[in-house]
Amino acid sequence: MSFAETFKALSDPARREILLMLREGKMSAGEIGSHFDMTGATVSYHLSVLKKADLVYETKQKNFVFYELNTSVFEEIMLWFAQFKGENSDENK
Amino acid sequence: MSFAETFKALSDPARREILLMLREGKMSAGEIGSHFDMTGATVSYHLSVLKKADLVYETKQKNFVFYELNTSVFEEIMLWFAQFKGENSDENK
DNA sequence: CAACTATTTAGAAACTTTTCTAAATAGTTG
DNA sequence: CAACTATTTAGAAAAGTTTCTAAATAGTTG
Repeated sequence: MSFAETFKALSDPARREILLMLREGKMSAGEIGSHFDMTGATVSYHLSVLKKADLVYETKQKNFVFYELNTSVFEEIMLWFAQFKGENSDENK
Repeated sequence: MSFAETFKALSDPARREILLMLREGKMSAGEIGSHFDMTGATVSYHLSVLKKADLVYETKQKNFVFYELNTSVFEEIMLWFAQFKGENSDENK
């Protein structure tokens, strides 16, 4: 996992919206796309960015591709943020 | 605060490194710059991105500009991530 | 106030990202 | 297997990001 890739993936509003949608469970590429005012090709691009960042994974069924949250990467990001909690040991006024 | 701005700011390795450095307390622009192999102008650009994202704030003293972590935005980001914890109420196998 | 130190701004080059349309792939089903 | 549905890939245009050098600003101090 690369933090650069992860944060870049999260910096786009459509991609964050996709992740929020996927909280309810897996969805096909087409179903995801129908929530947005962009072409299927563009949605496919965003899904590929999320997949490269390991924020989602895909499974195939018939001629559908389903996407699902990969929660383990969320845990890793939380750990990165935890570095900024409390501490303040050396604070200089 | 805008999540787009925040995550974009976090997507650059130099900017993440600056944030980690600032955990120890406030630092001047020059002091921050001396840790990197880039011009002061470039460091100034990165600091402006972090400032626009509200991840740091600045204070002036003599002809130095000091930068400091703004921890409140970190808390807001943690809340955004918390949306992805647990739940799984509607999981369909 | 002139010279100095610290930092930012402006402008340009190189690179990356986002979006589209059109075409390709892949799997399904009469 | 031909036609269909779902999705991805390729290529290009437009917009955004990162870095540099050079110049500007701003504050300090002899």
